[in-house]
Amino acid sequence: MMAGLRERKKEQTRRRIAETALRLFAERGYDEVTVNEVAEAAGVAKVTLFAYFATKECLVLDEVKEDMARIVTERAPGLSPLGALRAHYRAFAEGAGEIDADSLLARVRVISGSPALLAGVHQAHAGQRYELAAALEREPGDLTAHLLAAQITAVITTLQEQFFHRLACGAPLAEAGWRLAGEVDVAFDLLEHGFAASYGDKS
Amino acid sequence: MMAGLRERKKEQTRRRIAETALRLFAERGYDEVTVNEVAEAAGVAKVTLFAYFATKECLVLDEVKEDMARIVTERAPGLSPLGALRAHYRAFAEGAGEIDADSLLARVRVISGSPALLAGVHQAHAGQRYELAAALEREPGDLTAHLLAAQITAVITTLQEQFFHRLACGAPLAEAGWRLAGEVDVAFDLLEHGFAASYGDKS
DNA sequence: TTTGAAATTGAACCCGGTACGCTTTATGCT
DNA sequence: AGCATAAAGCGTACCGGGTTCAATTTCAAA
Repeated sequence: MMAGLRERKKEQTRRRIAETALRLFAERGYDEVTVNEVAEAAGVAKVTLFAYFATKECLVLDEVKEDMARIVTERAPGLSPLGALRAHYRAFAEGAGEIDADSLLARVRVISGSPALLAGVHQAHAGQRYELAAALEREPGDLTAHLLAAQITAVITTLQEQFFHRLACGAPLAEAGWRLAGEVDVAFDLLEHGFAASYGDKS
Repeated sequence: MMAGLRERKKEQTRRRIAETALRLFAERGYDEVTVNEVAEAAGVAKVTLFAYFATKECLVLDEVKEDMARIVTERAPGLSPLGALRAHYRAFAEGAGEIDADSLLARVRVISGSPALLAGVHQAHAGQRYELAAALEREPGDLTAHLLAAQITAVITTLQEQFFHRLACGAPLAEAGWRLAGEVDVAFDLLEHGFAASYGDKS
């Protein structure tokens, strides 16, 4: 396989666009920057920009795609779906200190500052819900699987919001990490054992 | 309070726009109809249309706003939040047979047929999540309340999807209703007691 | 009946996104 | 090395949702 000057240039262009976009958004806010400006600042035509990123949102969100379904389908044997997801998010939380803080923080602030992008994140999670439901389904039309998938994505969305909110407020990454770890456990315990003790009828 | 010729005309105009829109969308599909066409068919200027409906989505979704938060805050004394919500959705499911089927069905088919509108529904539910979380919060920053709110909205979204899907596939309203009633109970039982029995680690 | 606020309008405009046809450039083949 | 080809990029015009603004109509209150 050749080095491929062409492919290198392509990835380079893509990165240049994404970085330019994130920088401009961080400076002036997502809604205050037009895609034309991004394209021009990246030295590229608008059409070319949209050849790399399907929508304006993708400029920010494409780099951050998760796939919960894979965590379930590729889990270690003997581990339950819930166990696998809990372990994955615990591991992320505990390893949060080692992430490139600057890049993450800029992205988080841009996202948190724009309703449109927050909506985009919700949409992405809604999309994952279907894949996760498919991965959890034990028989066609398994209602419990769909409910579980919905609840898991809802929980992850909530935890991510808390995490983002703390980062956006200036908390150091390490601290946000270990607080997240605790919250992951609270959340998965509730998923497994329910809210009857906290919010249900006394019975 | 006067009858108000002006206000009557206003509501009349609003309804004319909404009905025209729903009819056109049902005939040709949401994405194939332009807001200009809706405005023209309703005998009104585009600007006027947007004075009544903030976005194109609102033409379909504004009539269908729920408010889960109110169900919680105005629940009967002695009833838990989860109990109140379960009762409310059971009551809806059991009374489904008495709804105006034609109007509902048209709307459901339009919504189900357009990714953009489905996304809009998700957005609306996400918005409710915040209000519901606020209604459930027992102290500032109550993580459990936010998790519960997220899971409830996720569950309701899922149940609504099942319900819509069945209606869109031609199931009679009464049948879809009683199936929904059973699903409501399954869903709230899982919310109260968790998924450990179905999906957790054997322990 | 005058007066003022609310409703409505047309037209121009902004922005995200697409269609089309054209140039440039890397690459694989001879 | 040279050439054909396909990919990458470009300019422009266009579309549809949504806003702005100044001008006009219409109800209602004094």
